[in-house]
Amino acid sequence: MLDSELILDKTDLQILRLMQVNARISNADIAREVGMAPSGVLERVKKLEQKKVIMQYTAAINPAALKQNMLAFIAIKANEGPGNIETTKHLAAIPEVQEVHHVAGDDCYLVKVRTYDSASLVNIMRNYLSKIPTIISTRTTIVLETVKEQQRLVIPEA
Amino acid sequence: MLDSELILDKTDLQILRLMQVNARISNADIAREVGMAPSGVLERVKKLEQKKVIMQYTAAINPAALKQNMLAFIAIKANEGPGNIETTKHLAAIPEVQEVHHVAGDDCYLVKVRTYDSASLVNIMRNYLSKIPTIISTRTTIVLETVKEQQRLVIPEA
DNA sequence: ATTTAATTTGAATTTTATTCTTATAGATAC
DNA sequence: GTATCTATAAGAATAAAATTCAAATTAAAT
Repeated sequence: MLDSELILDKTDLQILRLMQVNARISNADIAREVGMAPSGVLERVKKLEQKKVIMQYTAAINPAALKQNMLAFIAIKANEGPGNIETTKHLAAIPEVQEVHHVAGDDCYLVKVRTYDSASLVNIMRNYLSKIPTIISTRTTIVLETVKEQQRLVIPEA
Repeated sequence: MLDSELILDKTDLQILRLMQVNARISNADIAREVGMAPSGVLERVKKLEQKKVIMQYTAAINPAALKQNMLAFIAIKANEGPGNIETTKHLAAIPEVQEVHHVAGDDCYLVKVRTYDSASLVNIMRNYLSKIPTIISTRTTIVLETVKEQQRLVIPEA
């Protein structure tokens, strides 16, 4: 009971594998694939959602279609006590910020930002970053070309 | 004609906004939201898929549920002529590699890798990276904690 | 203005989702 | 051993949704 809430069996993993690649697959199709009744599959999927194993269903939208062609990583140093998350809260609140990681080493945070162009990136730095008082310095790396970009996990067989 | 294939109107953007946040929303619900007949919405969604505006529908799976708790960024220098994409092809082929970016500046590539633990990260470096001949050096940054992580785009009103 | 093309609608049909009852299997307690 | 509790799955029934398609509307182009 304490454990079963976290343990994923072969069927769960199979469902996850299917939905990770196609979140709009029908329950009926999943059922056919895993060899179960649709009602049983529904039960499992709901449990996976409830347990937050599945966090969200998202449509991956081509950034170029929205003319968002600028991608940058910003390494940020901040002067705040360890465990303090003041800076990250500010960073995470910026809509164009897709990722905020607390990293080991000199640069405290690594932030991924997607915007239209260099001008809009500068805007974000001016309007947001420069107003976060704990930030000491930033080092921006511009992405010239993205070869691969996905959140897909490697799901084991069992 | 040449343009209409790329132009997204207010309704398209509204659909994208809905599906980005919940890819399993029903056609009927989208129709209700945007004030159209379900069949018309279906038409648009199919066109968005076909035009690759919507690239994929994915279930975002909690990495912790699969015990994949190691996240790292690897900055990679390679000695290959400009425009050569030999190295990136090798990097992108690694399943645990979620992102490969060609970046401006000294470090040619920035790679995001997700694994179980430090041991499995080392395995990838040993089994894959060290066997790519064009790689000169790597600098690995370990993520201690992820505060925000999403691919969500900021979708304009119109 | 008139033709052409592209979208949208609405009705009809097929397919799914969903609910609920029943059945099965495993675990635990008595 | 039997009973009981729990979890899971199946199957049937119903509600809802997806999908198709002809007709109508709208927009675009000449």
